[in-house]
Amino acid sequence: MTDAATPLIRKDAARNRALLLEAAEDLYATVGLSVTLKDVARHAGVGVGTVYRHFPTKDDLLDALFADRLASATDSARKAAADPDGWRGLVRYLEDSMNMQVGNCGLRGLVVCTAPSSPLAVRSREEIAPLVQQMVAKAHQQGTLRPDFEAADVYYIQIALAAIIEATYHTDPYLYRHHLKLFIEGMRAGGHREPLPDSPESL
Amino acid sequence: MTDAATPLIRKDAARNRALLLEAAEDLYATVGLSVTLKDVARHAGVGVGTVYRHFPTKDDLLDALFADRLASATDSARKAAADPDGWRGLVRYLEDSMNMQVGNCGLRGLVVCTAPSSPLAVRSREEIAPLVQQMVAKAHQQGTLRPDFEAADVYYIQIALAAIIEATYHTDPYLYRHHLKLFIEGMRAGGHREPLPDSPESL
DNA sequence: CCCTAAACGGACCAACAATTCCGTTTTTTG
DNA sequence: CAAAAAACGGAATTGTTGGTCCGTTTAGGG
Repeated sequence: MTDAATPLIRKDAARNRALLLEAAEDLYATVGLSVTLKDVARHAGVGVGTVYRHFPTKDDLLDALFADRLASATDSARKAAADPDGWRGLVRYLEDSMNMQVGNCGLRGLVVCTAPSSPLAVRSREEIAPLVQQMVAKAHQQGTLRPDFEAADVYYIQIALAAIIEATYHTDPYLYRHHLKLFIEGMRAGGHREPLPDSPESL
Repeated sequence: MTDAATPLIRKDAARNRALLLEAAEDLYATVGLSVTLKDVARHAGVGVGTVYRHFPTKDDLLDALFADRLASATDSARKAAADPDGWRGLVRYLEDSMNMQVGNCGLRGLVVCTAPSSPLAVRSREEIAPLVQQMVAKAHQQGTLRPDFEAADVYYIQIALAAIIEATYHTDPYLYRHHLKLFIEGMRAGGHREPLPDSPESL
């Protein structure tokens, strides 16, 4: 085997790749998905060509970048799903996942994104969905969650709060927690007096 | 006066302006703020030059377009503020304003927009803010609103729900009403047992 | 009917982001 | 150390969008 003798990539290439990921991590987290690959290159102190040699396309960079974030989101969901108290697990998962998004504009963009988005994000959602499903089912059995709450609602709450974070994190990064509280109160079993009509025509 | 004798603009100009507004209305509502002025021109059956003669910049078109929408939002707020029952007014205002956004992608973009956005949208917000303030104050006096709910929260709820609508209206335009319900339940006075810690560090 | 000014259409320009290409530099290895 | 391979930098290309310019057409008063 030549694997020890000849490293698969040259030393400088490896260094630049690391530099690139670091710079991209930094920029995407603080600025968001709108950063240019030219920006990333400059931030890393290399040329654009180098970026494209390591990551054939912008999405490839993003995938490499968010792979671990998304993995840790799945982790969080797994832990939450393991909680014997469905309600508590659900609340913790919401808290964890939103907390993760406060510090990372790019991640937010990825989550809120309506478009097909990166296959990575899609896969992550597919991994997490059954876990959320479990929490919701458990909470329903335990009678702590309002009966008309569905697993998909968790995802929509995340989208909603991401939008609030987007609008407020400059001023007050944790303001969103107040609205998270509001949502959580709304999720509770036993609250729904005076139901809203299902479609506004009836108003 | 020559106003009756010589119309301020030529007949064809007037017709094209109307055509343009109609086309823009249509496109912005169904596609969103991303439509190109070239698209609008094509849709209206005129050249781009004509668009720019009538509306020097894209924002001018948008302003002309959304002026009446925003006015009707203010109306809705005024009516809601007039309701002697603060809670009911608040709920109605939320319902009205969100219902307005379901059918109009462009409007949604304008509302959610974090950036300075058009001066028109800003003015509209400034007009509506004191009305919302009134509703909230009244509901607080009447003890129907949770004590830590502030007027600004109404705006954030709108942003949050707009994001949900954005993600779901293709599939089910009124799904957002379910989440509106959740928010409304969370707004109620008397719900907040087990408060969330204010910042996640404590978790 | 004809002339003038207003209005028109769309080619053209500038700015910007993604991506490609290629001559030059660096690493590796014999 | 020298040559080949691998990687590099950044100019150039492509595609897109907001916006301008100007030669041509048309409305409408005399």
